[in-house]
Amino acid sequence: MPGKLQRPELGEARSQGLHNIGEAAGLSQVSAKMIRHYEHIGLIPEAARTMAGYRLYSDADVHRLRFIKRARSLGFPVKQIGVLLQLWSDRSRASAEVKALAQQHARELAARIAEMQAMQRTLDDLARRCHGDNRPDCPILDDLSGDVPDGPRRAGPRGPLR
Amino acid sequence: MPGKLQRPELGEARSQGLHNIGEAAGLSQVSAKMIRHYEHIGLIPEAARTMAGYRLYSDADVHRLRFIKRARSLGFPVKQIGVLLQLWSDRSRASAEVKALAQQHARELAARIAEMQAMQRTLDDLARRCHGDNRPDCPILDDLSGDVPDGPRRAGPRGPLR
DNA sequence: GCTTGACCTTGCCATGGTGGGAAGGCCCAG
DNA sequence: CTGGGCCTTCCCACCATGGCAAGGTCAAGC
Repeated sequence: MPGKLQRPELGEARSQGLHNIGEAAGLSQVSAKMIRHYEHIGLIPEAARTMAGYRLYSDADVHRLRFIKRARSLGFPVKQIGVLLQLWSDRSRASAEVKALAQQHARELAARIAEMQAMQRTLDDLARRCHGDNRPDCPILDDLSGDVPDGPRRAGPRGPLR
Repeated sequence: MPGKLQRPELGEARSQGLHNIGEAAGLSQVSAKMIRHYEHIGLIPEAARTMAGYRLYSDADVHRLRFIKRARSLGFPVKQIGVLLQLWSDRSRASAEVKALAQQHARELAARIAEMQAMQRTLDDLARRCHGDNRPDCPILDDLSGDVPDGPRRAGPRGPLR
């Protein structure tokens, strides 16, 4: 009994080790919602279907979903994951390509981290200088309003208040 | 001709120190697009209009826009900026409220920074262990695929490569 | 006055990743 | 056969921002 080219029934497909979307979601930790989404945007190929239109996933499909999950958890954007998936399936890829992609992503992460750390430093500084009691006096609001009574506090060049 | 309660002409409004949206954008560094958006979502009150429907901004309005700009640059989400604006305009606010808000935001920043740093550490580690040459061998893809040859990194079930 | 170009108006679409929900069909156990 | 749990598609929302299009307005130069 060779491969059926037609759409199977659900029970039949299940007995052949295929999973419906809920199972695939459970196994891969990617929500059914997101699995459909990834299919929609072309990150994964269109799933096979049962006669009734239910999506079917092989273990290899689930494996791919786990790959995506892990890559997302490392912060890779979906577009880059698409490239990673291609490289993954290409046995003759050069590891240099993968490494370059990872390093580029690491640099982007580093840039965003640096931005947020700058915000954090400023906030910590402002909060430290705010007595935080019942008085209305507040260096934080003074800073936000551009009304800075004393001393430079923002790291970095300060432009005139325009 | 005492104070007009009706919509003025543009030139007239200008001569009274009001700004059209482009000027306000230039003065506040908030794009005209975003000024309209902030009005739309209620972050700022509806602007006055000329007879032709052009928005008009006073210096105080521009000052408020600069406040928003600065708060955004510190990463405050728009909702919190709404609260900050209220506190700013309330002369009897307690600085403790402002400080609490700033500190809460700082904590959220810290949490996101920590997440991203964890990603970055993993990426750096993987990239360091990837020779990055023409060979297909790649610890980065091995990790993403859950196939980790050496060093216990994640023990997950392994699916076949289809 | 009329043309021209810069500006303004509203409105819709897109980003990116995720969740929520509605309306309707399918499957299996009782 | 019925009920409940799954599946399907489609739309909406978040958050902040930009872009584009079609049409009105204003000011300057001829």
